[in-house]
Amino acid sequence: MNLYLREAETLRRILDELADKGAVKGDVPPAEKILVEAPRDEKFGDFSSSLALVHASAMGVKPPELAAQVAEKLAEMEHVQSAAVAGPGFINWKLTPTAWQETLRELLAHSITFPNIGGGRRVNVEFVSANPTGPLTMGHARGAVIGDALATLFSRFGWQVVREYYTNDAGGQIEILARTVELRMKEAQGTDIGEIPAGLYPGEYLKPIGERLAAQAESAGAAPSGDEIARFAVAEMMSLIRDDLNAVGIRHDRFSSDFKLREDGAVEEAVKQLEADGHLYRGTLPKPKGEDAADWEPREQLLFRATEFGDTDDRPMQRSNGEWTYFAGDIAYHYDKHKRTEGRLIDVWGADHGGYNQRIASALKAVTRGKGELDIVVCQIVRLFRGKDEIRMSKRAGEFVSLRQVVDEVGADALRFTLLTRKPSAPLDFDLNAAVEKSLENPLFYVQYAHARTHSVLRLAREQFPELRDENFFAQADLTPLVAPAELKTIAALAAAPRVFQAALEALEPHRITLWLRDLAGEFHALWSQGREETQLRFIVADDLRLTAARLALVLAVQRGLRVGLEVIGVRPLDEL
RNA sequence: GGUCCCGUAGUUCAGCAGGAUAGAACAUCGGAUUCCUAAUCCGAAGGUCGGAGGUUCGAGUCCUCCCGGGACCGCCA
Repeated sequence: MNLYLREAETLRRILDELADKGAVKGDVPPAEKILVEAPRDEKFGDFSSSLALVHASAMGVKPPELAAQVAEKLAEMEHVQSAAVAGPGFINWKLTPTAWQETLRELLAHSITFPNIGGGRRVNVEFVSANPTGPLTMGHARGAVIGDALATLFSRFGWQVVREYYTNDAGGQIEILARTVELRMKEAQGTDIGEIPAGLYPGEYLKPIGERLAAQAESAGAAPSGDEIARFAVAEMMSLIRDDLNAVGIRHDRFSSDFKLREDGAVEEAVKQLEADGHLYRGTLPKPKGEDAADWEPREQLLFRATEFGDTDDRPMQRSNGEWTYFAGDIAYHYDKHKRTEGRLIDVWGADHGGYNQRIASALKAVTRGKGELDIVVCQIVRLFRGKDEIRMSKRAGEFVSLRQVVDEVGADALRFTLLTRKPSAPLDFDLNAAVEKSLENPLFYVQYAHARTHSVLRLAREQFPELRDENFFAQADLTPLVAPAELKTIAALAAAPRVFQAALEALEPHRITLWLRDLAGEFHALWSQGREETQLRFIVADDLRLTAARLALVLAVQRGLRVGLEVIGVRPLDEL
């Protein structure tokens, strides 16, 4: 249950009442238009609404008057402790302890529930999609983790999700891959191949693939063709990549092939569609501005009218030698994805695709006649550190840190959590040391520690009070002893979950969940520490089952809350450290 | 030349849909050990939200321009 929406609904009913009495004129805004939020400063209470500031004039009253009338009605309500007008017309109110206790009871009965926003609609989340020419690097890790968390979020909110990987298994780089693997095969057959020539892939990871290809060639009794080598190499690389992803706990539902799409004529189909609507023409691009334009020559080619969709230039669909551009292939792929998804499309891209998103978004609009819904999440780069020292990665120089190396060092959980501590659009520094440090600087540790503490306290409590071994006991527990501000605040933090998670979904920013987890853990640690100074404030109070049960009910709710958040971001909660 | 992203406390960053006196953490300083794990907690101090305009009752948030940092962009994939 989303408390904020419930309170907005309360406000709407109050407005209706005022309108019936003729106290206000005009239209009462729907609950969705009434903003209810948690005030920044606690002293303003539990909830705050700018309703009077926003809607007063439409209702024919002055903001302070409307606010005063609403506040008066609010204060009379049973679940409201107090309500007041502040500043230019804010309405602030506080719930009674009883109302918070009821909120907790509901959390115990249903845990944290999310509204069914998706309603079974379909969403396709495409992420990673690294070229199958090498193992995954730390550059891919961020998109992998963000995409996976987004996909989980969508399914929690009632969407039917497909996790997709688009394999770029056609084009020049695959030829290079095939040529390298052929060399590695010859090497395995005993030929001295010397150094891997410049322009090919020098990595050792292609050696075992060459060996397997050699073995296959021997049993087949014939040398494989170039095409066969390419298909073989891609299949092997994809299995390597899948292993890397599995190590982080990521599994895609579907792997699409650029090669197959082209073979099936998908590009021609998309081109036909665009041509029918007049989005294509033969023309010449203007000379690009900037430095090295010396060898530029004007050439006529097939162009897409991207400028009609707000792009700065029209974009080439075909190279001068007649081959389709990568852009054309991408349009075909997105068109295909749109047709089979019949719903929303989400692409999670790396920073290196930064300027490409509008182009593909406008092309999808064109090819689907405005029907395609595509959101693109561009993840900024990850800089890798060990303490203060940056580990530089350069793809060109072949120096990169593989995803696998980092997972082996810090574990999948630390990798996932750390990569979800910043919004996708902000650059992120990943410190290999800090990610596993057992200190406050490490938010994952802080959260896991809170979760472990909930376990240890529940375990101890159950030793003292056997009644508590039955979880149903908590559902029936008398919660009225929970009145301390810190306790009510913790319930409020839990109750904020649906709203935070929904905001994460709508903004496509799963990092908001890790921030919320840290907040909740903080509330819990604070609660715990109260017991140090005063024994009566401990969770377990000897000889007082009623008090202990109420507090433990809160602990249990925190535990479940932490677990729900960790599950969405794909981190395993630890029962003990 | 162009596109995208970032600029908030000494540092790393939050800031939810434009809302009140801009929040945390780290570092600094001062506290908490007969106690469910002190791997934590409580408190203090710390700010011209890069700059200038604009929209608005109200701007860190939206718009324009400028400055600084980053990622990219040519019939490469």
